[in-house]
Amino acid sequence: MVRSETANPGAAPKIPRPATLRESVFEAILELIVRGSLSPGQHLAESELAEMLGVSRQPVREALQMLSGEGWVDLRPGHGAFVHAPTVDEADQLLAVRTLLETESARLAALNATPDGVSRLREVCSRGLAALEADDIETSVAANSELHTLVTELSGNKVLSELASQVSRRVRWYHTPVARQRGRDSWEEHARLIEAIEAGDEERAAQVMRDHTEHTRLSYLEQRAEAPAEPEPIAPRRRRPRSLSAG
Amino acid sequence: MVRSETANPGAAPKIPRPATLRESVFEAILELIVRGSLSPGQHLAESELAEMLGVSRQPVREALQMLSGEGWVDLRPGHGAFVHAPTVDEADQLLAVRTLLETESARLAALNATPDGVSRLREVCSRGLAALEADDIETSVAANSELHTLVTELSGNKVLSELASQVSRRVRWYHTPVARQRGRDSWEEHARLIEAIEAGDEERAAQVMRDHTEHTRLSYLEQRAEAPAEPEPIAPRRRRPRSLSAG
DNA sequence: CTGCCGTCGACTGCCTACAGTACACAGCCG
DNA sequence: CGGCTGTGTACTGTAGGCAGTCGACGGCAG
Repeated sequence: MVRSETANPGAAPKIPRPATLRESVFEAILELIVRGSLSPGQHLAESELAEMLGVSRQPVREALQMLSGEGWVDLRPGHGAFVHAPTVDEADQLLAVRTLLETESARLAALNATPDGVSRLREVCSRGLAALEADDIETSVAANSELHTLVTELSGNKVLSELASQVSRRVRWYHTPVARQRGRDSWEEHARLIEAIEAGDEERAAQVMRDHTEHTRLSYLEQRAEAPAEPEPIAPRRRRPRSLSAG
Repeated sequence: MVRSETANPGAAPKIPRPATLRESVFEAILELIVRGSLSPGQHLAESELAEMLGVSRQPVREALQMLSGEGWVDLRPGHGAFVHAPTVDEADQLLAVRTLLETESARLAALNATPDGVSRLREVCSRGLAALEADDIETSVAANSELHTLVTELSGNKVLSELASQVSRRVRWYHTPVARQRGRDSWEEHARLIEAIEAGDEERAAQVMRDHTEHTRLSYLEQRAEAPAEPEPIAPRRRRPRSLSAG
């Protein structure tokens, strides 16, 4: 299995080989989307992606389907894939759903968390806070998501945990810039959340998590309201004017 | 496009042509799963499905991926697809998540429902009840799911609605036998729910929906506890002993 | 100049074919 | 007789190629 020697001219994200090609391609395209190299609404031509990543169209197709399943791209039969362009409304609704899922997770975590789980929460929390102090925003944001994921896992409900992770991942894409701003507040809220979980106080844990996520949601809406960012109400059906790897 | 003249020997579900082949195949396999023609844990060979449906492996692969995305089958790389076999725990967790999503939907529906929406609810409700009286269980169950879907739609949150529909569809697979039993109680609860929504009483709507779905969940657990149904804790890794179309 | 129509191009959807791999069984050695 | 190894089979993962379809552009009539 010695292929893909023509791939990765540098701009494209590396494509190791964790398991199958389609998963590698999935990760690669997802990273392109999250990093903003592919703008919302943009058309994704299979052949182009295939050539760029040094694989055939087949794994690209399957990766696009996986991405569609998680809401990252829209698949219009006969027209191909388009990077999902969330409206303000939809983002708001997604954030609301996240609040719902994570609040319930926090409640259950308060009921079910083990001392070991709590200590893991503390570890992540201190790590994230340290990163923030060191101005290492990247690590801080990563710890943030790690902490939220951990809380959902401590809920003991795998279905809930998976759903919440998926929703949160998309949410994070939207509000990362927000997270950068209100870093310290966020970590203080996290600390209060952990206390509530450790105390086994389900109501308080739920309340803290609700406040926390709602806080995030409102910040997002505020930001997006004052900075419309994408003032293109007209559908950009035109084919992409320049190369794909314009990131 | 004149192919597939070798398909449908009778046992396999018809495959019309709504849009793309992969969607047809998706529907066909899903129906096989829901109807029980494919038992949980069973291995699904791509070639077999392909031959059975009169298509090539390609659309089958993509359909299996879609099914995997919605949790109907498990995709083990290098090993193929297996019909998802939910444990009691997982079913319980899924039902709990459904309660969460539908309860929130009901709350929002009470806040946002229009008079038109309420009358549509009433229409479905009376239709379902009539079907029950006529012993038309099939129609009654269909109306049941239609009503729940309608409630989620009236919530006004598309993301929530989609998620709830997806989860509920899986849930329905598990507890359909239960639904058959407690038909009348169920429709009385539905009527109370509609009243609460019409009155705009979000707390009551949420409470009624919570009771309703929890009621279902407990019935399911009860039933499954007393009738273990699938007493095969050993993983049936063996290849299917007989033909696929054994339904 | 505006609206319609034919042609062209590009892309998707699907199929066939090949390579690679994991499992199972049979035979062999200790 | 038990464990190990070799071989065979069946399956998945991937590549390349062909047909069908949709959108866009240029030319033509009004």
